[in-house]
Amino acid sequence: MRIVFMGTPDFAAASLKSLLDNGFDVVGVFTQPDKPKNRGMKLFASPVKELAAAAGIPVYQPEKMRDGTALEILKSLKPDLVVVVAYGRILPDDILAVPPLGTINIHGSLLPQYRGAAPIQWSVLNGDKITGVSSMYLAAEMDAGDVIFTSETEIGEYETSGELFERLKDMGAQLLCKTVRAIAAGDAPRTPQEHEKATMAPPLSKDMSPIDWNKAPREIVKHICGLNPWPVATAELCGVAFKIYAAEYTDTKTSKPAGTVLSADPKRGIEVSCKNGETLLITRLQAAGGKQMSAGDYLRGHPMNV
RNA sequence: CGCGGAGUGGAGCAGUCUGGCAGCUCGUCGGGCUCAUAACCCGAAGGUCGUAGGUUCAAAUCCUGCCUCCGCAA
Repeated sequence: MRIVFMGTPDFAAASLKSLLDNGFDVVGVFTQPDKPKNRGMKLFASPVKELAAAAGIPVYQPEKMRDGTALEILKSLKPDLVVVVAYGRILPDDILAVPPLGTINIHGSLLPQYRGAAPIQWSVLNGDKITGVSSMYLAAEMDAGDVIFTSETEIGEYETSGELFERLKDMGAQLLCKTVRAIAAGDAPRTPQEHEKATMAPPLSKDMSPIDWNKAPREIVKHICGLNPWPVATAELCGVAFKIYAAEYTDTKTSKPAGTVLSADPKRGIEVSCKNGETLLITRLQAAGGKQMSAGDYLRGHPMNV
């Protein structure tokens, strides 16, 4: 079975690697064009490109999907199946129509929940206990295609989006192989989504970063975890702007207004009041212009007068 | 040539402008106190100040090259 893989970031590279490790015949890879990134604006290849190139698979990086060139390339590869994982492009119908066995996708949620760009982050932000990955057939509407398989996992109380991402990346890669095998064997299930239960997971933005101390501790913890590693929760404490990477619950109660710094002990962290006098202990942060470190390390070099 | 910050005992920082004894808060090790400690007291070890060169009586500090790390922006 000839497979064409389309994907761009880390999450996609894990799936591609899994296909290769399991001996599937990947005859071509589509990925986003190299883009200038990071300090110095140097040109960077996507993780998928790096992996494909190392494996000796032809890599294609069309600028546009709708000008016909991408379609011609895909047709010339004669794929039986196209696998799309976090490609970052909407595929037009004529592309979807090329492979006779269809075009499938791995998505980081239990569909129909969290359709869209940031399913993993939103499942953390909303404080969900359970999430997972889904494999599905691609449809014209985003993430609305028929589901093939799903795989569930629990979200840890202090688990960040980044950590969950790593786990779902591997789960997605395994689910993909299971799905491709089923399709090859001709016995892949096909379950339409309950569209009325669909929820959306739009991309996160920096506007979401500031912490609202008038919320309950658990909401704030989930906010911090969900926004880690990007765009990261922010807060101003004692007049200094911080990025907040981690916080823990405490037993302390206070009558001070929400958002007050109650203590700043290098041995513990920075304690801040929230809704109803409950408190939260900030344990990992980053000051403007500085690097990320534990709250204790920060306080050792920057004593905070409370 | 996208913009910017930083390399100082194990950690986080000050000192650099204005050259002149290696400093602070911790940690570590030893001793003491305590029913007890993330507590307190006494003592100790540990640093070629990123690196190479230059200026100087004298360089962490001033000048030049290089290396490394980080923030923003994408």
